[in-house]
Amino acid sequence: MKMHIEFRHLRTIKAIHDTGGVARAADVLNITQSALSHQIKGLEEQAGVELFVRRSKPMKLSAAGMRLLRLADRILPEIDALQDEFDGLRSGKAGRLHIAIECHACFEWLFPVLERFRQKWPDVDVDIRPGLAFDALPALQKEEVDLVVSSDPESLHGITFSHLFDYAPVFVASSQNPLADRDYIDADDFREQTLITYPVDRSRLDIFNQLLIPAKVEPKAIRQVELTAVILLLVASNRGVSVLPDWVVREVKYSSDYVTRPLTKNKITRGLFAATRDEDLEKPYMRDLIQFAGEEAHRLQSV
Amino acid sequence: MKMHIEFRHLRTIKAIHDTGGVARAADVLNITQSALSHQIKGLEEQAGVELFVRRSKPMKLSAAGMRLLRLADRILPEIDALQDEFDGLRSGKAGRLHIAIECHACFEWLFPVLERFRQKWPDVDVDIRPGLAFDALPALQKEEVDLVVSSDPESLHGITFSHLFDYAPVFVASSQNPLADRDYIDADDFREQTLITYPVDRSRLDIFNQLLIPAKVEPKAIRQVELTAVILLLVASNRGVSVLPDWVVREVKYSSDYVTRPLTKNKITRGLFAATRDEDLEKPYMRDLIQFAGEEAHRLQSV
DNA sequence: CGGTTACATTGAATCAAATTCATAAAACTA
DNA sequence: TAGTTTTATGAATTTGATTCAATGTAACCG
Repeated sequence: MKMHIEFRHLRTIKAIHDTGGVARAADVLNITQSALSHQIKGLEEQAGVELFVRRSKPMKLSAAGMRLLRLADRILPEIDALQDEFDGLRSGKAGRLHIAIECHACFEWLFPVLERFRQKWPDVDVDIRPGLAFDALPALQKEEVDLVVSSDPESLHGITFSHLFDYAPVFVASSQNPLADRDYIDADDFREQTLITYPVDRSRLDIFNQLLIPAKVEPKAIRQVELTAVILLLVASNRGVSVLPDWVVREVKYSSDYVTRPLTKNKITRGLFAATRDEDLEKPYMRDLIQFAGEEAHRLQSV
Repeated sequence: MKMHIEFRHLRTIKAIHDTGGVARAADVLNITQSALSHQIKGLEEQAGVELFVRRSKPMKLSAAGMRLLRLADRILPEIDALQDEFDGLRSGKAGRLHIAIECHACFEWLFPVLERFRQKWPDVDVDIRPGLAFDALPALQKEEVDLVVSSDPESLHGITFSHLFDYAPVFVASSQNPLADRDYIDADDFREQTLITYPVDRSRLDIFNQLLIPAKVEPKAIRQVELTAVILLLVASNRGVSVLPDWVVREVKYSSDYVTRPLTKNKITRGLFAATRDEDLEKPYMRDLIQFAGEEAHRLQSV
């Protein structure tokens, strides 16, 4: 009778030890004592070791049996815990939320959102992947990530774009800059400026896809900078100008070093979206995150 | 298809992850790909959770699947380790050696022996139980203990008494004691003495079963003391006399506080034995212990 | 002791579930 | 798109765990 150690055996060992006898254990496990006898025999054969001392009648665990019992005590609770986790997962308390963000500046509002989120959903596995290196939406479809922050909704099968909030890309420049006294900024104004942007393809930058590309305008120079704080530093010392979302520039609006101006007379406005798989939208924690994001953005923009 | 989580499933999960695909995993596990497919399906049903992401073709573990994988990585090595332990146990490297000693004074030579023993057999679970409270030989038969140190070999089914060494019970007294100048001590000499013994039944004391009981002599008084050191203390201050094994009195033989004298003209000699279950005598560590005991006693007595 | 009871083992029969076989469906590749 | 690889499915099969019925054995008790 070839046999592997199985959880069944661990439960058996534990039951026999707890009840102090095969007969009683069989009762607890709802099988016949014969079954247990066979089971033990098989197990002892496979282990090559006597698990029980049979000299006394209600038989007791041998040294090896005790060793196995200790293993059972360690392992069985783990299985149960896993089951609980899965139950939680099914009922929507636990889960995974790996976020890909296509926009650098989004960290600004995302971190506070995630902080709040983690309070409420401690069992959800949260992670952020700067989604600049790869194609975020296919990754979403392949379940490599669970949420993509994007401002370019596409019609994709199985993917829903939930509107988070609107924002305005805002022109930022040093107060020393000649453009500082304009009421608003137009595409042509960039011809003589050094434009500082995040290091991503220009098709993903609002300033290009909303203004410069349609107007076929090329700035005098482009400088790519990773961090928002550094961009602002360079702008303050008039090494260039930049275009940032309003929730970022709100902080510098009242500093005398900077001026902020709307883009175009009508002020460009864009929407930000959370792309998720359709089925995930059912999950309560997912709806929560989307709501939190809207609230946080509103809070930032209202300052 | 009702199904419990089993080790089989853990192995499956691990194999699929390692090989990166069901088909390959099936190969490794030497079962058909179909079997695995069924297995996974059953497991997912029972767990109530999707374990794999099927959107891409070589399918990948989902979040829940990863969780299960982590469990597998934790548990499977434990099982293997247990198997190894059992193998070791079977091949005689590991085991249990619970010793019951019926004689108090035996600690003297037993501790050095066990120290040496533990160096050589680190995987053997050694323990000592002062076997004075219970009947040691039945306990040996019931595998409650594995070795009994005794000086009264009996013919018992399944039990072998291995001779460890011989020793002589020796009379000890204060050098102030009137008996101090005798060449040897006889039973009658005890009539006017306070005899200090270990607190056990007199039938288990050499002085009684070898000398006083046959001679029908009763000491003037008996005082029971637990510790060897205390017995010697009392003897030194002439509060009584005692009879101790030669390996104990060797230490005091050259102190001016004590005298030691043989019992009877011919000097009583006794044997000490290790009682074990017959089958345990095969075990290499058991033979080793018995040999060590003989050597250590020899060393002590030769001082 | 001898009889009674509780407990454990055994072999054959049974039954459930894991696996295989044969085939279909789906996804990737070129 | 054709061809290949990978996974899924349903029915047949096999494996092996469990039960049944009977036997063996240690503990218990007057």
